Amino acid sequence: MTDFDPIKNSLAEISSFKKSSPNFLETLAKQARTLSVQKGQTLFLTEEEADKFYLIIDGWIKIYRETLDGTQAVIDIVNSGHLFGDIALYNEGIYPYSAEAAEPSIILALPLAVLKEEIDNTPQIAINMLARMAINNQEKDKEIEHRALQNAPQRIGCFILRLTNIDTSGPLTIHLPYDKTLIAARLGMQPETFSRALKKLKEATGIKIHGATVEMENIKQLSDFVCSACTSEFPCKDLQSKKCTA
Amino acid sequence: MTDFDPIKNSLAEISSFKKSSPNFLETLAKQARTLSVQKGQTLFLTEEEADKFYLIIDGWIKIYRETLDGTQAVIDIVNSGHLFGDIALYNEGIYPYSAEAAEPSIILALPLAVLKEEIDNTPQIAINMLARMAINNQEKDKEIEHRALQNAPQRIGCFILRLTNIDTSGPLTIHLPYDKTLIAARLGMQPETFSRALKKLKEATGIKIHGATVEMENIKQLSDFVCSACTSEFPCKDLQSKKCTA
DNA sequence: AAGCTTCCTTGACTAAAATCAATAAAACAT
DNA sequence: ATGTTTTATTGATTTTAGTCAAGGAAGCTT
Repeated sequence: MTDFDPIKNSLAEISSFKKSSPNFLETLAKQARTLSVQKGQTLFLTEEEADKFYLIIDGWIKIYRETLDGTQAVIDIVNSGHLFGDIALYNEGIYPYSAEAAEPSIILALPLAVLKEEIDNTPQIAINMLARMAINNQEKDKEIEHRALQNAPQRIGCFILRLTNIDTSGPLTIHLPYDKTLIAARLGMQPETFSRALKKLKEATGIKIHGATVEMENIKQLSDFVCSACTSEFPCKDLQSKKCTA
Repeated sequence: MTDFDPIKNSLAEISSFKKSSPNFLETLAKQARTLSVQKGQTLFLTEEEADKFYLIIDGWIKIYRETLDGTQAVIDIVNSGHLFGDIALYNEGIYPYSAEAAEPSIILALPLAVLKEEIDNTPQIAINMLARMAINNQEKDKEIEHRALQNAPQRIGCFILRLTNIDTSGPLTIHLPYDKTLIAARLGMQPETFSRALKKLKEATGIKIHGATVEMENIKQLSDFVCSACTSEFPCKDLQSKKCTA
C-alpha cells in the first residue's frame, strides 16, 4: 500500500506542500534527481536560466552573489528542509543568486514547472508558499537589523545561539557547521575579524572554543552578551523556529 | 454607474489586488479610513496586535525596530503604492516592526480580516501576494548585499540613483525625499558619517548638492562610482521597477 | 524680524574593522 | 608518516565609521 518512497517522504515533510493536490508529490518525486554534491560544488550561477528548484536533504548550501571583480556577498547559508532556487519563478525564470555546497550535501533537484503549475492550480499551495515567504521576509529584516546594530563578537554569538537547542538549561556543546571563513562571510566580516572577534566573545562570555567545538555552562552566558544589542529579547522567535521545513 | 470612488480607485491600482473577487475592493473601500498623518506620527509599534494594514497614498513611512535602550534599526522607508503591516497575518496577528510617518503622509487603514479572507478564498490574490513577497525578498537580499559590499559614499550614491529616472540621458535634478538624518539611518550609518560621505561622493563623482537638491550632468557620473561595488551592472532591476504598486 | 527648534555640518578623537603579511594548525593525499 | 593544501590565527598598520562636542543653517512660530 504505502509504497515506501524516501523521496516522496522528504517532500511530504515540506510545510509548503501540505495539502497539495493528490498527485503533486508523486509527480515531483518521480521527476526528482537526488544529487550528492561535494564541498565547493556549484549548483547554479546568478543570471542562469532556471528550470529546477532544490530541496536540501542534508548538508549546507551557500547562497551568494558576486561582483565583476569576484567579491562575494553571502546572502544566506541554508540546510536541510530548506528550498532554494524557487524564487526564480518570480524573476523571469532566472536565478537571482548563485548556489554552491558549503559542505558535502545531499539535495533533490526538482522541476520548477511542476511547482509553478501546482501554485497556479492549488490555492492551498500558493497560501503555504506565501506564508513561508512572509516568514523568510521577517528573517531578512532581522538580518538587516543585526548588521546595523550588532558588532562582530555579537553577530558571532547570535550565530552560535541559533545553533543551540534553547530548551537546554545546563552545559552544552555544539559544533560549528561549516568553515570559519564561511561563517565570517555569512556574517559579513573578514576571516581575520572573525578570528579576533571570536576571541573577544570568549573573553566576554566565558564560553570555550577549541577548533569547531563550542562549549558553555548555560545559554544565558551567551544570550546576555548577544541579545542586549537586539530588538527582540532572549528566547526570540528566530531561535525557536530552528527546524525549517520550507 | 461607475461611481467615482477615489479610495476604490487607489485600491484597484495595487497589483496584488488584480483579479480580486467582485466585492473585495468594494468591501475594503467601504471600511477604509483615510488618515492624514504628520511627520513623526506613530502608526503602530512592534508587538502590537494588528487588525489593520495600510496602503500609502502619498508620503513616506519609516519601518523600524528598536532595542530596549531606544536604538533604532530602520528596516525600510516606503512610499506611495506600498502596503505595510500586512505581514502581521504571518506573525500571529502581531506587527513585527513599528511604523511612523517620515514625512506628512496620506494613508489608507484597511481591515486585515478582509484581506485574510480574500487571500484564503481567492487563489489569484494569494498568487499575487506571493509574487510581490518574492520580489520584496529579492530587494532585501540586495539590501544585505549592499551593506556588505558598499561603503558609505556608495550607499548614498545608490540611494540617489534609485530616485532618478534612469531613462534620462542628460542633466537632471532630484530632491532628497526626507531628512538626511533619516536617509543616514535608512542606509545604516550615523548622520555625521552621512554628511562626510556625501562630501566624498561629491568629490568622487562631480555631482552637486545644495540642501536637499541634487544635480548631475548625467547618470553615468554616479553609476560608475556606485555600481562598481555591486553584483548587478548599471541599469539594474532595482532602478527600473521604481514605481511600486504592491 | 526675533527667537526657537530641528536638522545638518565640522572638528577632534576613538573605536572597529579591513588589509597586508607572516605563521601556525588542521585536513588531506600519497 | 610526510609533504601538500587548505583553513585559521596573529601582528602591524591603515582605513572606515562612530562618538562627543561645538557651531551653523534652515524652517517655524509668534
